[in-house]
Amino acid sequence: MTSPQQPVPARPTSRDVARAAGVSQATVSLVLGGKWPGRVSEVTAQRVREAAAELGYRPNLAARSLRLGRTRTALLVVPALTNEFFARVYAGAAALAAEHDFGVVLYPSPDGTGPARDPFDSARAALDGVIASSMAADALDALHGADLPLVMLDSDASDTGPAAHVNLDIADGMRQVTDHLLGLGHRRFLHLASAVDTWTFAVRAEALHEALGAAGDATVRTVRAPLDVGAGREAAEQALAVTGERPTAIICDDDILAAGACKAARRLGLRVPDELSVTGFDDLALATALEPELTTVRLPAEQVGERGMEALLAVLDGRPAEQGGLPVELVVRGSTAPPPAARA
Amino acid sequence: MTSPQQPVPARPTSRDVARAAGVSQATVSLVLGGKWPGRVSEVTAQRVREAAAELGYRPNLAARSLRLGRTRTALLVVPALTNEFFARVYAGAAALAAEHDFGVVLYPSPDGTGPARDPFDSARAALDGVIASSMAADALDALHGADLPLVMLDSDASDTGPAAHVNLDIADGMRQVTDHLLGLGHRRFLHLASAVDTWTFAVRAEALHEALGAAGDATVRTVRAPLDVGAGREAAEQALAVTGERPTAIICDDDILAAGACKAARRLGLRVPDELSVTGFDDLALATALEPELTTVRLPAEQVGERGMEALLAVLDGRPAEQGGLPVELVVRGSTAPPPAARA
DNA sequence: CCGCCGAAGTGTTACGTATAACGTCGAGGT
DNA sequence: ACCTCGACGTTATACGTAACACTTCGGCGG
Repeated sequence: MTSPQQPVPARPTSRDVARAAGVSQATVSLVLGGKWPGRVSEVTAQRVREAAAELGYRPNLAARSLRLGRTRTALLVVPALTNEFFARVYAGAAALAAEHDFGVVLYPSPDGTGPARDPFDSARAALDGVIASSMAADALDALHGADLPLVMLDSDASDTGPAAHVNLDIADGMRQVTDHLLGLGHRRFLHLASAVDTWTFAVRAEALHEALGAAGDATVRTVRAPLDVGAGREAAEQALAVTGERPTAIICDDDILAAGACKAARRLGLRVPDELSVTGFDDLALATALEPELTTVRLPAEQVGERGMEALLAVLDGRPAEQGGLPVELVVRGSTAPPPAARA
Repeated sequence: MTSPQQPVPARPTSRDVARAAGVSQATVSLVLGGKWPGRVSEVTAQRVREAAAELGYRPNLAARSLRLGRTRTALLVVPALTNEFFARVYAGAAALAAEHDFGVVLYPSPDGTGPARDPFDSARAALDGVIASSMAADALDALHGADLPLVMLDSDASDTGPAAHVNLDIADGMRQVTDHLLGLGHRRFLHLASAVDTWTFAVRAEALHEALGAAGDATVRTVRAPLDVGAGREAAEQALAVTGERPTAIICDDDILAAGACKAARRLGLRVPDELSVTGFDDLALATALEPELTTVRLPAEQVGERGMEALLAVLDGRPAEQGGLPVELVVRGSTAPPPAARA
C-alpha cells in the first residue's frame, strides 16, 4: 500500500546527508564517525549532524563492515537457552555489548541438546570474536579452525588456546555447600552429578570429595544423570531405594537435578529437609519456586556474560583481558536441616 | 604466535578462488551462487567448487549484503529469554531460519523486563524483517517507523498493520481448563491473572469468563500479579486469606503464577489438590518440577517460533503467509482434583 | 615578498559480491 | 554462405562507507 507519490522511501545514505548539508560525503563520515575530533569545524559539523537527523540517516552496517573488515558482532556459544543460566549469561553479554555498539548472536542449537551444525556455516553474521561455554564442547573443534579471538566461560584455565577465560569460583561454592552440611551434622552423602563431563562439573566433584575427605568420617556415593528433572528424580530414587544406611543429604550439581531429588524424596515418603537435606547449584528461579525453597549456590550468571564480553572487547582492543574468578555465594534456604539422628 | 612465513592467513575471496580455478570472479559467483543453473558448464563448475573447497572459501556476508540490500537476518522481539516460553520460541525460529540460511538476532532486553532501547540502534545487523511478540508491546512503536515486514506472535489478529499473524488458540486452552474444573465439580474460582495487559492475557480472561458464565452457577474473582513466583504467591495468599467462602480452584494465566499459587496454598496449610486445585498455562519445565505436577495447557512454543519464521520467509518471497491458530492441549496432572465438598 | 604551516575540506579509492550487458564460438537451418 | 541462436564466459559496475592523499587558503615569521 505504498503511495506512488512516494515510490520508495529509500534509506538515505551518507551522500544524501552530504548533499543536504552542502558538504562532501567524506566530511559526513568524518563528522559522524566521531573519531578525528577537530578535523572539521564545529559549525560545519553541526550542520552535518542536523542534516543527518533531519533525514533520519542510519549508517549501512553492511557497507561499514565491508570497509572496516570488522562487524562488531560476537558469537555466544551455549548449550541451550532453555536453561535459565545461559539465558542470563546471554542477557549479561548482550547488555554490555549494546553499550559498546556490539551485537551478540547465538549459536543455534535447535534441539536444545547441543550444537547441530558448523557455527560458521550457520551463524549468518561475520564475527569479530567468540564467547563459548565449556559446556558446548562439541562446538570447540569447529571453532579451532577459525582463528578468531576466543573467550572461554567456565573452562579449564590451563588450556592456553583461548585468548581469555572467565571462570566462576565453583570449587569455593561446593566447599561452602559441604561445609554447611557437615556443620549441620551430616555424614552420609549422595552426590547427584551431571552426566556430562565438562570442566565445571569435574571441579564440583573434585571440591566435594576434597572437602568431605577433610572431614574424615564422611562417606559419599555418586550417581549421574542428565540435566533434567525427570532423569534426576529417577537416578535419585534408585540411589535412595538402596538397602542399608541411607544418605541424609543429597548434593546436586544443579538446581534442576535438585528438583528431581526433591521429587524422588517425596515419592519415597521422605520429608525434605527433616529426613533428607537437598542442595542445588545455580540459584535459578526454580530454586524459590519449589517448596521448601532450595539451599543452593548463587552463580552470577549475568556477570559471567558481562565479563565474557568485557574480555572479548579487551582482546579486540589489544588490551589484556582481566582474569580472575567470579565469587559465588551459598544461599541457605529451607531444603537443608540437621540430619534425623542429630535432632533426636 | 603467528609465524612470519605465513603472515596473515587472510580469508580467501571469490577472486582468489577464480584465480585458482582459472576463471573470472563472475564465474565463481555464478557457480557458487547456485542460481542460474546451466549457466556454467559442469566441468568448469566442478573446477570452481574444488578450488573453493581447497582454499576454504567463505563468502563475505558484509559484501553480499551490501550488494543485495538484504541481510538474511530477522529480528525476534520478545520480553525476556529467561522466560522459558520465549527461549523455546527463539529455538524454533532459529532452527527453521538455519534451514533457510537465515539468522535470528534478538532484541536485547538486559533487565528482563522489556526492551530498553530503540531496536534499530541496538540491533547491530541490518534486518530483513521482524518477528515480534505482542508481549513486547513497548517496542512496537519503534518498529512502526521502519517499514519492515512484520510478523506478530500471539496478538490481536484484527490489527491489520502487520504482514502476518501467528496465534495460539489460547481461548480454546482456557475453555479446556475451565471445562475440566467444572467437570470435577468446582464452582468457586480465583483467576490469578497477569498484571501486564496484552492480547494473549485478555483472551484468557475473556474465555474464562465466558466459559464460567455458561455454567450459570459459577463465581470467579480476579487478582493480578507480575509474572513472577514471589509476586504470584503474595497475590494468591492475600486473595485466599479472605474471610467467607474460599475458592476451591485457582486458574493461573501462567505456570509461574501457578507455582506462586502452590506456595501460597502451602503457607496457608491448604493441600493441593485435595483442598485446592491449581492450574497453570504454558507447560514449562517448571510444571513437572513441582510437586504435585501442574495441570496446565501445553503451548507449542517451538512451533510458534517456526511458524513465525515461516510466515516471515513467505512474506519476503512475496508468497501469502499461512494463517490459522496453533492448537493447544490440556495436560491433566496432579494439581487438580474434585473440590472437598464433592469428595465427602 | 617568499615560503611554509596548520586548518578545513574534497577527491578518490578499495573493501567483496552479484548481476546486467556484452563477447565469442560453433552448430544448424535455409 | 549467411544469419541466428544458444551455450558458456568475461568485463564492468554499483552497493555505502572510511580513510588516505591531496588541495585550497589565510596567516605569519624571516
